[in-house]
Amino acid sequence: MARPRTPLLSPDRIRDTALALIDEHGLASLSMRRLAETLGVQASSLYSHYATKDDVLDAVANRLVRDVDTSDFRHGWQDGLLTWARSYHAALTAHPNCVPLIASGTGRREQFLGMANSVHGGLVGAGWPARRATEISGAVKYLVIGAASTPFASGFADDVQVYLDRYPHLSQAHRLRDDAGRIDHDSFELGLTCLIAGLEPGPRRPE
Amino acid sequence: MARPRTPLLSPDRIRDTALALIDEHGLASLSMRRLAETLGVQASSLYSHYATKDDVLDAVANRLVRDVDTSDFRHGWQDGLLTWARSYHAALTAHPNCVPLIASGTGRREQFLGMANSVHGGLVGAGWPARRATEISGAVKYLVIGAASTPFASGFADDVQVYLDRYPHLSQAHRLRDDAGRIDHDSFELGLTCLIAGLEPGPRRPE
DNA sequence: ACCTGAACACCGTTCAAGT
DNA sequence: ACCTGAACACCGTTCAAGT
Repeated sequence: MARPRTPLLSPDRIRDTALALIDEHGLASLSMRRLAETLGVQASSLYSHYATKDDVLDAVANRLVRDVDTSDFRHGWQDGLLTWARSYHAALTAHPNCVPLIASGTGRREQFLGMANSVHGGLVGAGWPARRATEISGAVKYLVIGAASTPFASGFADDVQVYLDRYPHLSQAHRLRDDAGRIDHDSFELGLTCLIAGLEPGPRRPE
Repeated sequence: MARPRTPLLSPDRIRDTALALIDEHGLASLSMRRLAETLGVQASSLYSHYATKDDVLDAVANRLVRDVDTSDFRHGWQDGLLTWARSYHAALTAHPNCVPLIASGTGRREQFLGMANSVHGGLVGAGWPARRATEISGAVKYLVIGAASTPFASGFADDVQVYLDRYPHLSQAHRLRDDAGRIDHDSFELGLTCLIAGLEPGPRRPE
């Protein structure tokens, strides 16, 4: 059974299966053994394609940013930032169980560096000084990561019902469980538009 | 040796030791066995004080928000938000290894609900409608969590040096490793002040 | 009530062995 | 080159037993 002429595994297949398992069962319950089992293989076989479990998770994280759109800076830095932030936000909320993967340690991942580079280039191209461009893309990224990390309302709509008496202000805010998703989205949009509005009138020396 | 008249352990001592270990060695390397060893005790003894490891981590997370200041809304909603966001940010950056703990699943934690309740009350007291107050505190929290989760520059100042040729825009932005901390802080402050500026002129019906 | 020590069902990773 | 199966050094948690 060892070494069929057509390989059973490939880095892409492993990465996609890992993503599917995380989506379905959560990040905590993904183990190399369960991943291997789903692939019909022994756990040790995975190490022919990835050196460590962390490398598998890096591949999953990189896969997610493939859908992020950094192309809209040709319509101005505002549109560039908006499209980037919204597509990034959408990519993360499409895979909520993966968010902790992206939230900690974006450092070492290829796709993230490419994304950051595009955004930075777009801002600098629009006339923002390099240092300021770094701060702006940083601030917007904070908003995206924060919004994806701790969905405000969704996270504790359940609990607040339990603490109605102790936290009177909250109980009114989260009366409806079904509103949670909309509140989270509105909070993100409010933060994003306020932040961009606060950056007006834009760079002092337009290109 | 079992059951000395003065108990060896207490929930507080376990929680504080866990925090110290996470600060020193990172979240990933905290195990119930290592925690117990540091306390001079068997791992199973911890379960007399906490039902699960997650409960210990919840206690650590709750401990961190004790230093968050939500009292400044009496000087207006802008000062209230600023003081809240900055003290929250400071509490997290003081314990960077704990940030993932706070970033995912603030739902079930007492101190967090109390904090959210205070902020919401402060905004509503200043005249913001309840729904809007929820969105505002959500957006500010996103910024705080995002800034603590993925320190923009600090996170990949090292790596960028390696990719100088491939990511030309970034290489300029992060020329100095020592600048990383300042850039991160400036990004957070930029986002925070822009966001609050974007909320002007404030609630339409001031109290 | 609080702690021990053994045990259970898991982990990530390594490595000689097979083809 | 790719996969197996056993092994190593870990995990979180449970539980009877001790005081």
